[in-house]
Amino acid sequence: MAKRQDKRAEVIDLLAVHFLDTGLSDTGLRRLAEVAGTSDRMLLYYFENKEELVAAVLTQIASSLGASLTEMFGHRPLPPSTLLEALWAAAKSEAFKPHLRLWLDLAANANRGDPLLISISQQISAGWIEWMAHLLAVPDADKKATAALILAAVDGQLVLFPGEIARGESAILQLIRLLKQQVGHVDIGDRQHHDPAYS
Amino acid sequence: MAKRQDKRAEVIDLLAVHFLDTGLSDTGLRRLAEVAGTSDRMLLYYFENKEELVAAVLTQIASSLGASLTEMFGHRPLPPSTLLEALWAAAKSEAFKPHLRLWLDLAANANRGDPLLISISQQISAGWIEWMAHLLAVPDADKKATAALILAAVDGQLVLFPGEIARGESAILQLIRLLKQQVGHVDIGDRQHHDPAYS
DNA sequence: TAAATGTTGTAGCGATTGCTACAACCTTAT
DNA sequence: ATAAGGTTGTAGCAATCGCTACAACATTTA
Repeated sequence: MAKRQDKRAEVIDLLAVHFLDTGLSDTGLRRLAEVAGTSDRMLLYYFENKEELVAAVLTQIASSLGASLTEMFGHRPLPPSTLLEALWAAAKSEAFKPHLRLWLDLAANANRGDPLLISISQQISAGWIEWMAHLLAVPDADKKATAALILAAVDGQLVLFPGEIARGESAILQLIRLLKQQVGHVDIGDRQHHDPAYS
Repeated sequence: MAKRQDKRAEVIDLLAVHFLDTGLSDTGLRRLAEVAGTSDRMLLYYFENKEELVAAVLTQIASSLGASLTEMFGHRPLPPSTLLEALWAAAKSEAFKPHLRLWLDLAANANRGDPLLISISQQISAGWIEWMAHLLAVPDADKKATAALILAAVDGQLVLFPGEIARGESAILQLIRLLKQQVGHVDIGDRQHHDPAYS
């Protein structure tokens, strides 16, 4: 026993951890085999080639992301400033950093044009935005734009201050202030004035 | 003639263009030599090693960035929403994309821990922030935070939507709206209420 | 039991990596 | 002219890369 498919799934799990730990460098087949407790020869038995291996691992990380986010933040709708505060606290935590770092790594590689990485990266981004949009207590018409803005602000700190994201604190606080000052339609509660131009 | 130092500078210029075109991949010595019109052997004569080569090229790109930014935007102070509008228009343009892409590439590599790349990346980020802070018509106390926020929002679109940054339009428009709604201290003019806690 | 199929180890190919040994050239200084 | 030193080409090393040929073993099927 320990058939091909079983082993494949086990390898994916182990490598997902490794990818989150070390990013997309350090991905030589022999090194990955060592991490997965097997041989490079076997990796290419379980997977068509390295590309499919990487895609499988990243896809699994992407699909498990939604679950961990929901577990972390629940389902209750939050005002954008509160959500950003919580997200920022998470981004600064050690537990969360690997995900953001891997995401940045992936985006940078995707920017080089690789269609496979572009697709996976977009899938992850869409997952984040979708998750946050559902959680935001703002009019439907603003949900996606606000979600993308909040995510971009946090990711942007990763680009601006590599390795020490905490230095982006003042910029995030500034955005929190702006979101709190938001005038007009952001009455407290769930009453949404349902702009029919959006879902 | 054509001494070592002259050739070195010429090589740096040629490779700066190449780096902006193709990012930090495609940096094999033989490939770089081809681009620079020389041989790998000579590259290692002009430079100590590949690391020093890359650092020299990136540093030159970083130091030339300020000049081109000032040339593009002038010196007149602008309200943050106007500046973001202009920056976003630039970010979407083909002429500007290489810089952003290279910056993202650099940040991703820096995030892997390489101290040299971290240093260069921080230098570039600081240059952007400094430049924008001087250009912003906001109280001194808010200058750097606002600049970092605007930059992060734009860079973040690069991470969220690799290869098609224009899809971040709605998030940027959202931030423009927020900046326009900014209440309180943003009286027109340069009168600053000089919070002593900040430079 | 025999044949077919699934799983794994050994060994290595051809290409690429950063880098170097060595010798030849060319210019300059004596 | 001769020596010294700066400049450049040829060739190749050792390591790593993704990947494969081939045979051995195990398990299932006939």
